[in-house]
Amino acid sequence: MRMSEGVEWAIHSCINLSWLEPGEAVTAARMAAFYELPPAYLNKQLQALARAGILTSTPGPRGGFRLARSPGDISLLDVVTAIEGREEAFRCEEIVARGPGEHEGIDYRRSCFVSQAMRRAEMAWRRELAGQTLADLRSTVERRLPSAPGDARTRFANLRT
Amino acid sequence: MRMSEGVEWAIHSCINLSWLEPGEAVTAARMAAFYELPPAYLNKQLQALARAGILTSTPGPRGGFRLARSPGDISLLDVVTAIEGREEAFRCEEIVARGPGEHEGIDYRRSCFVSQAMRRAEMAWRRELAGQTLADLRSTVERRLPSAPGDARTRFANLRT
DNA sequence: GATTAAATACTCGGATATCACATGTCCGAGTCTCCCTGG
DNA sequence: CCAGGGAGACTCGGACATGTGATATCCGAGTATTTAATC
Repeated sequence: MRMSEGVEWAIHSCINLSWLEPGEAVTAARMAAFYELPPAYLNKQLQALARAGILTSTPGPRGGFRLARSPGDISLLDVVTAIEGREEAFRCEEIVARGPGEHEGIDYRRSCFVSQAMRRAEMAWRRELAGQTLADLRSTVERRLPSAPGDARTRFANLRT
Repeated sequence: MRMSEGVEWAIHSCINLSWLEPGEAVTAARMAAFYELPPAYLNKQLQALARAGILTSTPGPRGGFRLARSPGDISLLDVVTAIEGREEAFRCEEIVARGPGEHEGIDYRRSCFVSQAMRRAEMAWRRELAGQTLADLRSTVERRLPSAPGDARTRFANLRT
């Protein structure tokens, strides 16, 4: 079980976007140069965030991506779901339905106890992610490293490409 | 992010094994026939459980797999870890180290706040899984379907191959 | 100088390759069982 | 009848294919800007 590395890219990108002036946008190419990532692939991840309503994208010159809403209204779960999709990690194949007993019209994805236990665990995971917003993360970073927002801004200014 | 379907196979197999007489073993082929699964591949999963110390395996005629210890001493987390491995789903690639600021000798897998948040969520997930033993699951099944142990035994008896 | 319209450069967006890992299969090493032979 | 030995069959265990999804790339549609020509 492995989470896409795009999740890490997306979270860091969103935090960086939250340090921009309102209305300011950053292209996928510049964000990729910031972290030395493959530009086209990062672009794909940012597109996923845009489809999920976390970012807004504008084409053409002076275009790029920006946050679609306040960082306090974006949870980590939102970002993870945007990249990884809505499906759960554990997917009940209902193999128990091929065992003994009566199985008429039973949905084991809901009723199987194994499935339920796994779902409980994933719920705990989701709850933990939903309880943290990008604003929380951002303020934690700023408390530890107050120069971070300025550092990011100057780095964007000095990037070539 | 997708969990191996082998996890579902492993948990159901272990519960079935817990219904056997002490000292009784079941071969991978019979367990596969029980659930109509590919025998060689199920064998591979059961091997992983054996390596993890959850099952013991004996070769030769009358051989097979059996539980290595009491179902009350086997948590769901044990089984999941045996199949999926020890690594976490989120793996920090430390892309933040390629951003601005000083990074000498910093291990961002530990100190990056994104990494910490993701780890917290996975801890919650693990805690939930560690809190449930195979004995818990088994008793829940038996309470809902008291004939389950007997059904499983007779099915093993009537399996061909 | 202002207006308009075309050319241009730039951006996202999705279609297209490439690669790693999960899934699935096969055969050999080891072991227990059973039978056969000899006493 | 009993003991011993060997052949045989059965099981796990790991090495070997295959398929699917993540990773990475490329090019086209659309838009804001710039430029140039015209009034």
